[in-house]
Amino acid sequence: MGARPDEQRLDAWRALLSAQRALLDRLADDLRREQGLQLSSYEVLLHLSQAPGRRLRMHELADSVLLTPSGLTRLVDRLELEGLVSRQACPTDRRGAFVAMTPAGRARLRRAAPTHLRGIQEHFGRHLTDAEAETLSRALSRVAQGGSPKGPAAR
Amino acid sequence: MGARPDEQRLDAWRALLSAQRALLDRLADDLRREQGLQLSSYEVLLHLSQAPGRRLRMHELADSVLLTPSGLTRLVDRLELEGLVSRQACPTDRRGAFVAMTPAGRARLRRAAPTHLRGIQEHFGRHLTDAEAETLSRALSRVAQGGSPKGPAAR
DNA sequence: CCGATCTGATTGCGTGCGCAAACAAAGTGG
DNA sequence: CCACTTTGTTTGCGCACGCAATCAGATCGG
Repeated sequence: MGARPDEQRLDAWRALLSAQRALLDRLADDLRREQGLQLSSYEVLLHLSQAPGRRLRMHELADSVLLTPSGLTRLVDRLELEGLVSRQACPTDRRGAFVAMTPAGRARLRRAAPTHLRGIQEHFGRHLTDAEAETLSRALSRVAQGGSPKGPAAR
Repeated sequence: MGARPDEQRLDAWRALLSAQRALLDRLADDLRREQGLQLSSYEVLLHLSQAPGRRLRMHELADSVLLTPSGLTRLVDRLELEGLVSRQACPTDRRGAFVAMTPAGRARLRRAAPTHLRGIQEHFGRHLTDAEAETLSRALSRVAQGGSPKGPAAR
């Protein structure tokens, strides 16, 4: 339970740490320079574009981009100023707010996607064999949701 | 060159993104709550402890913790206030500053290490098979340094 | 030996985010 | 129907960081 990781896993952790930092830096940089868009803004637009009705409640969105509610409030403020999303009142719960993608937001996402996808391939995908990609995908999904190799932990 | 990543690699990228965020959050949280230490502070202390003479130049340290010089200046300011590191003039280059670990810093690192290592195992290592750990380690190291499966790119 | 450039570190300023408190609207138990 | 608690979002405040400008010291060319 409170066991130490072995050397192999420590190495993996260190590699993850530096890969992730270098990667995020490069991708955020590409996106900002070529599209004037911030990575978290891109992610908000992406999640909205995949949501039913292209809209989500604030707290749903906050979960999917891993931001706190307060962080998301400000981010949505900025996106709303740019006209990429709009807030809509929720008819059944007057506290709640929907965030909906505007046509301008969709256009923006379409325009930015090639830059981002190219970056992912160039800085990440290009360096992986097919087998590695599959392993990463499976292993890291488990890590992300806090599962274990044998099945999900309590919580 | 400007190719799109395939589905497999996109999945891997998404998994990496969420695993990394969840992981950093959990680890930084453990460290801050149990040890009142910030992850980047921990990393600075760790790198110093492994350096010859337990000291490094500012710019070397900045590289290894992936911080800009300015960010590191402030971080070292804070650590110095806590008495965990100290600045030393460099005898051969009077512009340069060494950052050296104090005894208090070493003690602090020793005290914090178990918490951090436990966290790495609990939130990360525990979820991986041996084979996966090895694959992650190799593949992500290449990603981190921007290499390719066949060898380093031009740059 | 002295200007021009280059390098190492620091500072002024702006920004994006989290935490905790505030606030509004639902739910819930008497 | 009215307190009390719970849920959804926003606001006040502070912090850690990056960028660009700055400054001090080194290095190089004439």
